[in-house]
Amino acid sequence: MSSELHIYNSHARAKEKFVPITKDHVGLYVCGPTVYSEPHIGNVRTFSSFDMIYRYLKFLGYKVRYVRNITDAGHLTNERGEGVNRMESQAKLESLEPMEIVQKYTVNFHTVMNLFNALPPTIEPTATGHIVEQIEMVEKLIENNFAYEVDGSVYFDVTAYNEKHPYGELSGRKIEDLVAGYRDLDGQDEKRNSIDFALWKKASPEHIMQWRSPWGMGFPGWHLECSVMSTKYLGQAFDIHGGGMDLKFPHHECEIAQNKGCYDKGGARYWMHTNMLNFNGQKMSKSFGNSILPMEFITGSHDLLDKAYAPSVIKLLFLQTHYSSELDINIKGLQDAEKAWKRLFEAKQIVETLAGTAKQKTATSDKISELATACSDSMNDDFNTAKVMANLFELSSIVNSMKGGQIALNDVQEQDIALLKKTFTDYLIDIFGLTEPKQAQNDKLDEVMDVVISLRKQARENKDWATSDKIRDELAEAGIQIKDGKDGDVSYSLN
RNA sequence: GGUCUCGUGGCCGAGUGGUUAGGCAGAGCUCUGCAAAAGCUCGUACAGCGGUUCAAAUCCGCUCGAGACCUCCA
Repeated sequence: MSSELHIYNSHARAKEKFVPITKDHVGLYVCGPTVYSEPHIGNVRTFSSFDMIYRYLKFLGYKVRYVRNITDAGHLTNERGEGVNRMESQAKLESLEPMEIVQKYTVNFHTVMNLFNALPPTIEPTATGHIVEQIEMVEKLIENNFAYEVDGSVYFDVTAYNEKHPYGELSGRKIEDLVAGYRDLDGQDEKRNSIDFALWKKASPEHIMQWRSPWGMGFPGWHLECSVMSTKYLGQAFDIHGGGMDLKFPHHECEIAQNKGCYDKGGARYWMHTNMLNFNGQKMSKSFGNSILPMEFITGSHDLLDKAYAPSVIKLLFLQTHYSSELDINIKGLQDAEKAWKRLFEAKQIVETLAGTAKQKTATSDKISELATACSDSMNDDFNTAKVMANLFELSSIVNSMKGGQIALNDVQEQDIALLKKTFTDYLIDIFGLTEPKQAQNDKLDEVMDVVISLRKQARENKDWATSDKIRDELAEAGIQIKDGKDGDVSYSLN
């Protein structure tokens, strides 16, 4: 709990106070998607988490440069030199050019992130757009004796590097353990050591995606682009590097090694790792084939789902769990989140209609400002959105009490109402990026409903309960809920 | 095999030494013509065993259980 932002730095394995390198500015790099197929809902969790982090940093007043790459150069699917290129294999599968695959799934990724109301990064560089810089970095690593060339391919010399810098500092691995672990995977390798990783890979003639380099035609290794693009746009030392937990090793470990091998600096000061999303207890992953696509959630078109769920419902479900915890989603959780979503936004709506008349601070004023402060304290405590949500629910309760008369409005100040409005808007809209539940989209429906509601009102006045209940029940079947408030005011909402 | 994480009430899920997490579900009450919505109240949880402490879900040890990474993955 603090009024200053603290971040769990997975490199230090501790929560640390966040101090940017340049005052009022933050450099944030997040490993983006490999655009060879549609992102699944697990990918969306990661990028939603960083969207929330990006939004909050901006909310705090930082000028944020947010770089998230697009991996569009095919890298190896394994380290045995089989040269399988994901972009190319998918291209063959779909009978498209590799760059058509890249374009198709880049557009798809953007569409999905838009649906989930994620802000675009300020720079979204592509791997293929930075081949020259990647070659330069490889040359520098060779020059520094941390890399060697074998038959048109270049490898990072982990053993040589480990003499100067500790390899495994991020993931907590020891080089001996790694060597032991790799032994059985050793094939007819051209690498000096099994733990060495590719920086540049020689391309066989049938490879479509290949570039000219000092070592012949080839393509970059898969850890290289992030080192290159993060340092190019954010500097050799920058603030935050994020990504999914599964990238911690080897990807991020290799990034640090490349950076230190090149610049003597490891790049980011704070490393943030978001945790995985499970469905029914199992990690959702492309390689498990159990992934549900974002569009399948939104349309409800998947056998494991009972109905469609709005992107905000899914986001709210994410927010109720800390980003660094594993999250297992299931239908029950989605249904719960949907109700919670409606409850919060209803409170937000109600607060717009309230006016406080108290002249002085009251116990309610104190409670409201206490909860509002708790929200920012929780965010500052390593983005504890789950706790923020808890506080927002308590505020909703207060709002409902005001509407219901349990809390008198002459016991509330105008400033209290203003603070409520601000808190709901700040967190729900600006920081969490949630959207309102579906409202009546056109005025015509409002007019129609006015007629229906007044007919029902008439029936009720005549104690014609059969008619008034018929209207209510049939509207409910059509997905329109009638709510009778106090003093005869009637509202409706769409399911 | 190596490295690491976790085990919280019916379900989900915060919390790291002493204070109500919260949501959903359930029970009772208030309001209502009846409902719905909303409000109030309630269940009193921390895998097991042992230890440290005035005090432990929270620290230490052991046992059991679940999972992650070590190979492409967000």
